[in-house]
Amino acid sequence: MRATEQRPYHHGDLHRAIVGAALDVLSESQSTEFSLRELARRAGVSHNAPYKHFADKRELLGAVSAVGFELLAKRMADATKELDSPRERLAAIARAYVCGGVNNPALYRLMFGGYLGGGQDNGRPAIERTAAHSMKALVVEAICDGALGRLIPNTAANARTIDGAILIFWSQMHGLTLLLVDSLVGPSGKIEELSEGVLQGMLDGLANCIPEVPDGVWVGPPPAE
Amino acid sequence: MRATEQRPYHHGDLHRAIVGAALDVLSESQSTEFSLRELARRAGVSHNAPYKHFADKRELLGAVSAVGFELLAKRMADATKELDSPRERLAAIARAYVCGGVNNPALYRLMFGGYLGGGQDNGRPAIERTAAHSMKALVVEAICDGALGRLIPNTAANARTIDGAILIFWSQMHGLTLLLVDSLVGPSGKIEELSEGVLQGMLDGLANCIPEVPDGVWVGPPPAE
DNA sequence: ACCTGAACACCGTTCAAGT
DNA sequence: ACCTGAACACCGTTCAAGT
Repeated sequence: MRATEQRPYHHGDLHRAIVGAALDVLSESQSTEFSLRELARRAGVSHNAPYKHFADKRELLGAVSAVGFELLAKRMADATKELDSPRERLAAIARAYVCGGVNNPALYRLMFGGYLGGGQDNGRPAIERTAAHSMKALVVEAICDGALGRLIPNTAANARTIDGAILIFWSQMHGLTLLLVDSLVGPSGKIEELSEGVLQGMLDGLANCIPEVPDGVWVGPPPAE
Repeated sequence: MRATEQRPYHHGDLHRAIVGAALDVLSESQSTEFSLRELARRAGVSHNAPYKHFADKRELLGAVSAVGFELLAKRMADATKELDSPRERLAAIARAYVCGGVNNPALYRLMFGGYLGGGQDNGRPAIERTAAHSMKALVVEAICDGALGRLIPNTAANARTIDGAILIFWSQMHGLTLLLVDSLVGPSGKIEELSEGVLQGMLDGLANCIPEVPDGVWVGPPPAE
């Protein structure tokens, strides 16, 4: 196969090839402890050709992480595209999030696991921040539009309420994903069931515990039955 | 200092010394990417003496993780020792958990981050499971005793309800800890405030969303105000 | 039983040199 | 501008040998 390929001296798009190989190896081995040399071998170049495209392994992993954020943002957008109910939209975002993590834990951990920049010296690539922000925007939108049973205008006065809800929502998803991934809860196999219970419970709990805002309007059943 | 120590040929307690050195290096560097050789240097032995005590680096990290679980279990026990209110006990457990993670993220990730055994070949050391179970027992106790506003007898009939509450509670703590650690939320500095909001919101939310159990008895204000 | 020294096959990273 | 080959200082791990 390689003999017939007649690869020229210049690879053409080594940058993309290396990132792709890294994504493959990461997904297969579920570990970030692969070597750059291995990726170079897969791409059919010398063991230090990658250094023309990435300063070091950390930078390469940053690029891989960025791809992961793009994939996740796309899945979230797809999942909510045809849904009208804000609560369903928020639930769909959560499902896409948890699913993405469970389907590729190593990638999820690379993205959210603090390997890059979390308290370390330099921050993460800008593209990562962008993806995280667009994800956050989707959540804010759903919450403001009534996902918790009432409209919460996205005003400065409500910022603390909204931020509080997002923090609960996101940490719940994040924690659930990692507990599932690490098999720290329940017998695996009924992941969907566990997720759905936590998800609906959290949405109801959020609806109940968020403080009233002056300009909020109930659009769902109030929490007191 | 070393010249006066006159360390004999046999170290005496190299096992403990290596684990201690690993804990130090892990806490200082906030990374598990230190080398066994470095630990051996710190302990003043040859670079492969550790192999008489640990089959490989993974096994050493397992021992370090076990120490982390013991420390966490102890802090949780201390935090609840003088508290009577079940809700306060549960809140104290949560604070101890989040605090432990925030104070030593690398250790927390080693313990809960799936580095060991999470989907990999062999499971984690038994001592880890033991510590995790005793932690879980503390949570179950507080929930059954009325932390959520009602007594929930720890019977087989209520197992699903209790497990559901634990899953929500634990994933919320886990997620919050990691979001704080990775600075993925809020400006750092007001960690306590963020945690307290999530914690109280979660407890109220849990109280509201857990299904009724036949033999449950309200001991706090019912969720509907 | 515990530790050492030499050795092997790997890394990440650098640098002068090739196309 | 992009890639190669040799080189450096490190690893984890093994093994025969020392105390």
